Amino acid sequence: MLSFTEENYLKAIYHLSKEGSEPVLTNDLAKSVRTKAASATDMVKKLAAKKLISYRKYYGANLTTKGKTEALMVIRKHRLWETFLVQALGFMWDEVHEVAEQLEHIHSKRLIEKLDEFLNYPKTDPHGDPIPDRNGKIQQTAAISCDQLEKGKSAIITAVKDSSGSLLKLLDKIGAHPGKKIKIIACEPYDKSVEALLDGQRVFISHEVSKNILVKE
Amino acid sequence: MLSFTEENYLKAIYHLSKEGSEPVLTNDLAKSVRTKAASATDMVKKLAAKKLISYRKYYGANLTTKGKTEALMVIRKHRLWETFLVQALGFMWDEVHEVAEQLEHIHSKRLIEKLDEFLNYPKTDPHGDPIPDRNGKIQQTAAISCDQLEKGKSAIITAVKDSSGSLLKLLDKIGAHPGKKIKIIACEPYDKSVEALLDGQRVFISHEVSKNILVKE
DNA sequence: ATAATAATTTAGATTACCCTAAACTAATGT
DNA sequence: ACATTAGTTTAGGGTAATCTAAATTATTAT
Ligand SMILES: [Mn+2]
Ligand SMILES: [Mn+2]
Ligand SMILES: [Mn+2]
Ligand SMILES: [Mn+2]
Repeated sequence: MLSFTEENYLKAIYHLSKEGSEPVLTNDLAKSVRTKAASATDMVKKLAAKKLISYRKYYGANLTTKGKTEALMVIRKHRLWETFLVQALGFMWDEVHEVAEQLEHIHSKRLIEKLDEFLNYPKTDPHGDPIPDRNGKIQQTAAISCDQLEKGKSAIITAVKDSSGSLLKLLDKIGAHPGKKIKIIACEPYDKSVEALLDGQRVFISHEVSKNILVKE
Repeated sequence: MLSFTEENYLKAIYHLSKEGSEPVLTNDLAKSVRTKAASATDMVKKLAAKKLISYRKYYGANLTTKGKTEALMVIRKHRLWETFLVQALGFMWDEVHEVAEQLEHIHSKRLIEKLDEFLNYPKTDPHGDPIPDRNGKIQQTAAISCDQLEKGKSAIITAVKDSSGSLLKLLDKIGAHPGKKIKIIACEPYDKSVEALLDGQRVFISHEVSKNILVKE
């Protein structure tokens, strides 16, 4: 059975290696799990010894099939719990991430299956992120971020990149949730901010924010 | 913030000191948390340094007000989660204890309040044990165990002492759940087993089992 | 009062995870 | 080729929780 810490490292490696192609660098990994590079090196050696990643000194780490499955199971739990907290317990979408960071480490196959059933097998979490199924299959959405959307084009918001409370609260204010229709009216060259229509409502979005909104045309 | 382990020790001390009167002995505590006496001594010193217990060498440990509140909060979480698992997720009452042992250590005031609300503020858990409220108030039931019930007397089952899966499965079979009416028909002097009526059904209960059934006249 | 026994504490290690500081490697610029 | 630099690893320790074995204390029996 994997420890709390091992699970967090695997999850971080998964998120940092865009779809498993590029190797994950030690410094990036350390930053992601909020430790120092020396600690990340130690853990990466340990995970390699357990055949959860392949690792080459000074080069980086890649998940093995086994490691990827483990990572996806942690992500599955995280996103199912977030969905539960919003849908069943009435949490706001900006309040769930921290609690889910704890709940994702509960070890019980039965619990997560029952939870999935209780929620009626949701496809995405409150932030629009896809939930891996029991076999670790995850549907990859070929989404682009809002700042790359052309002027005049319409799209549907699918997900939000950043799970920080401050961004989510801001998006709440302007009404930018997954599922909503967005259309770019104008783009300021000076600061790359955009003027858009969100379900008919005119809104102004900074570049910092629009980068974190994922849309599908 | 208390660690996983500290919380488990506090909970064990609470359960071992019948309502806080008697001091808890090191060996008993060690057995309860499944470690060795030496480890229990270390932890007991640590908890005393944090003013969660009072401790006298070779004599034993007692919860302080602060420690008792912490213990009751862990017990509150444990029992609310058990209730959730049975009522919302459809677990059997013999499957919930192990998972609740993990869930009870999730740190989030908001989560537990929301869970309590979702469950409509239950008074007892699936095993009939009282659930402390948000302030740590717990209603003490003056129950006696079934083996002390006199012949011919009727009573209501209020709770089950032991949370082991094998006992709970057995009680399921004979239909002995909290809320049910039980009446002792006969008691065998040889093995102290009893013949009883459980909602009209005639059942035979061994002494080992009847000791673990709590009833209220 | 003394000896035997049971319970408890202390001493000294171990493991997992994390840290700082020093050493090393790979890449880059001159 | 050589020096600089950024990134990474190694060396050496620290803390929390655990363990075994030895020492200590309290209790009971003679
Ligand atoms: Mn999240
Ligand atoms: Mn999410
Ligand atoms: Mn329980
Ligand atoms: Mn219970």
